[in-house]
Amino acid sequence: MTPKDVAGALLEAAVNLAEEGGVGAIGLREAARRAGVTHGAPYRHYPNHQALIAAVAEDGFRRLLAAAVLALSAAGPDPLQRFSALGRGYLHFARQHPGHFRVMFAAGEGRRTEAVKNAEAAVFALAVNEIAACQRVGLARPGDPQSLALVAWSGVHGLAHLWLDGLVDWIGLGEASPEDFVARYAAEIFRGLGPAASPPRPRRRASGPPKKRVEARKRRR
Amino acid sequence: MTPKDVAGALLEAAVNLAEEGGVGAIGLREAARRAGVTHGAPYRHYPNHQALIAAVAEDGFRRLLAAAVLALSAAGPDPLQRFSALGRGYLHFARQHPGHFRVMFAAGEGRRTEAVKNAEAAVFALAVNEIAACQRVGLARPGDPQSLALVAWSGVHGLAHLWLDGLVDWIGLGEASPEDFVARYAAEIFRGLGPAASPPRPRRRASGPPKKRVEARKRRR
DNA sequence: TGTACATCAGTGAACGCGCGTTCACTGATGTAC
DNA sequence: TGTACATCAGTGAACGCGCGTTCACTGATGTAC
Repeated sequence: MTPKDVAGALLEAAVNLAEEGGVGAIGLREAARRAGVTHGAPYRHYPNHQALIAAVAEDGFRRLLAAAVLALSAAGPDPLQRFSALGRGYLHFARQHPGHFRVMFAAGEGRRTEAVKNAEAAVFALAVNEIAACQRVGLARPGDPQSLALVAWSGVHGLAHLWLDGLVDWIGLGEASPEDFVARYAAEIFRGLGPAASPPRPRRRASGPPKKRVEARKRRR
Repeated sequence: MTPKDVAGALLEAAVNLAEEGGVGAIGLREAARRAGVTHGAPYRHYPNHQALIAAVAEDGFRRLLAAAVLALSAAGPDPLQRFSALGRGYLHFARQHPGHFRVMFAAGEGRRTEAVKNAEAAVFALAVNEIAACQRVGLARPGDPQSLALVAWSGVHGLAHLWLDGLVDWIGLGEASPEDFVARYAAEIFRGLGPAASPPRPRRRASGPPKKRVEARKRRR
């Protein structure tokens, strides 16, 4: 930490406030208090209250995008593994940054800045890409990849919300370690509820250079 | 409306406030203003601020449960249709009662009253039941029905949130009518993303009276 | 090396505001006789 | 039918509080000469 990073300290305080009491709990005065400055100081770094909240949302999407990229780069070549890593990354992010997460998706007009929309689009594009890759080798059913991405996003997004709100614990399914839980449900959401699928037969693409062979396609149970 | 249902008018005002600005926008004074009474009047009906918010959450869960029961009773005997009706009902509820929905799932300690937990459990039990029915005739894959119910809940819950936050429109998938959209995605979430399932072969239960024959099992596309 | 000056982050007093909550009150309604 | 009384929902003044925002200020830092 630089000796005086007041802007950063304010941001961090705002995140903590959101974690404790939701977006509504983010206050300029309280954030200043926690950052160790007086209530006038924030105006040197953020033009107003809304701007601080928007900064939290932007920071959140920036971090989410970085986490998604990192998860993909660590995931290896298997399309299913890659897509699953994205889902697990999303849930992990929500758990690790509940303050950010809540602010990112809290309703509000002034919150959807350009920066936010761009980061959102980038994360979504990542998911669409990976879905398309799964489709190419027959690991995902055919159809508009954007539509399928929305289905997947709904699943992890909803699970993240239910988890953050304590409803997963309440159902009594939180017995396993968070990592196991996340890995398992990421797979479950992918599979859906329908009857067990017939073993997928990877179809080689008609055009382009032959794809690298897919390895280690062990489907859980 | 009874000539003077102040309690109800306050509740309705609180719902509208939540719709406009989230849980944080619910205020005793503003609700009183909208209900056409002075700011002291609410204390005749709700002991304090938190109680009014809790009343909104309770009312929401009561309505959701009623909607779920109604959807089921209108759905006919086909297990898949019944389960799908539940999902569509959930999304429809979220869309029709965004104020309630937000308050129901807003983080907060004092919000999880006994009444809320009971209604929640009842709705969840409905879903678990219908999943089990689908499993019995081979329309859902085997496994702990509670787990599968959580997968389904995550899907519709997440989609509801994304929709309410305007992110569905943003992706550009909201071109169809809301009803079509909901029906379609309820099915998509059920199916998951994996490869097309092999045609399910309904298995008759070993014990109990023979189940009524399942008709009209047309799977979409 | 030393002096004068501009810049600008942070200070603290002050503003007006809406909030939750309390409280003595008013006035309508229903019951007892 | 008429009178006395209890009940209680709603009133409006008052309280203390924390908020967002403004503003003249202080004091440290860096630059020009």
